[in-house]
Amino acid sequence: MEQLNNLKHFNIAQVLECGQVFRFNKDKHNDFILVAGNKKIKICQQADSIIIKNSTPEDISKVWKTYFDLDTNYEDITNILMNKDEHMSKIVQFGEGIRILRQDPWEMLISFIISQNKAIPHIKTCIENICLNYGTPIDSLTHAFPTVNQLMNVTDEQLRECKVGFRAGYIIDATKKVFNGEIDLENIKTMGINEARIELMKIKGVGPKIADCILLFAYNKMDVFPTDVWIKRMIEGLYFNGQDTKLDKIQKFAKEYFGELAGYAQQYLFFYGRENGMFKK
DNA sequence: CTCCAGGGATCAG
DNA sequence: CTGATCCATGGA
Repeated sequence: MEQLNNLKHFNIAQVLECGQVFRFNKDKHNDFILVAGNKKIKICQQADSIIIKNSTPEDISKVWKTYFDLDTNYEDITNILMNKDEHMSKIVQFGEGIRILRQDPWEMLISFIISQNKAIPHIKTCIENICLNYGTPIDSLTHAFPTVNQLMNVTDEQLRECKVGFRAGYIIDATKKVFNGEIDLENIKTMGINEARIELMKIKGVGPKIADCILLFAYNKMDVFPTDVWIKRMIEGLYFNGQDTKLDKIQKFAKEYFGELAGYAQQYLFFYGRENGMFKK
């Protein structure tokens, strides 16, 4: 158990509930249980301090500081975005404790393939099913996200038993391509955004939106702007007079307006919209 | 019952 | 190239 103090711009509820991560739950005391890699921790926050249970000083410095993006200065990021306009001022203040996690590319790839055309609670259920059935146990209740090798042994039918539906074929295609080296998830780290996006979209079931989610949440390409139906509606409402606007136009706007901070802006927008019930027509 | 979800593949024009 | 349709599943 380790404690971190004087955290600025860190609110664990906002970090976990802004839509970037799926393997977490809130317990009776409003603490959060989080699974990442082969580690399971409990996070308790009081004001600007957090306690991370089931961790060591070494884990903090080698795993969680990076995972939670604690070395990034969010004071500058939030200030720049809040100064864009009155909407962003309100929206960024509302989610000022958000940080963009640095998650595992393989897990993000499969998780966001599953996410397509699904509601978030159901996405979480599918991922847990796959982990419980095919991942290495961490404790009696929790298994790690399965490795590439572990998923290579899983059939279409078995995946459908995990309730992923038609996405089963996409998961199999992704697993094969990563396994045989056709897609090199490590090498993507060295690529520019356009090249990386094209590479990810070679996988069946990975289009622009899912590729951008992987680029933002796993590869930390902070200037992408994953545009799902909800972000689309919010941008239309805030900046296009509520008019139906094409995806490429929204992407172009976000790139010009938010620049290299577009990815952060997207998360503040998503969190605000979700928490305030704006995700309906 | 119908509608839709953190989309994308496929088909029609 | 753009737009419509289909895809599993569960919750509203």
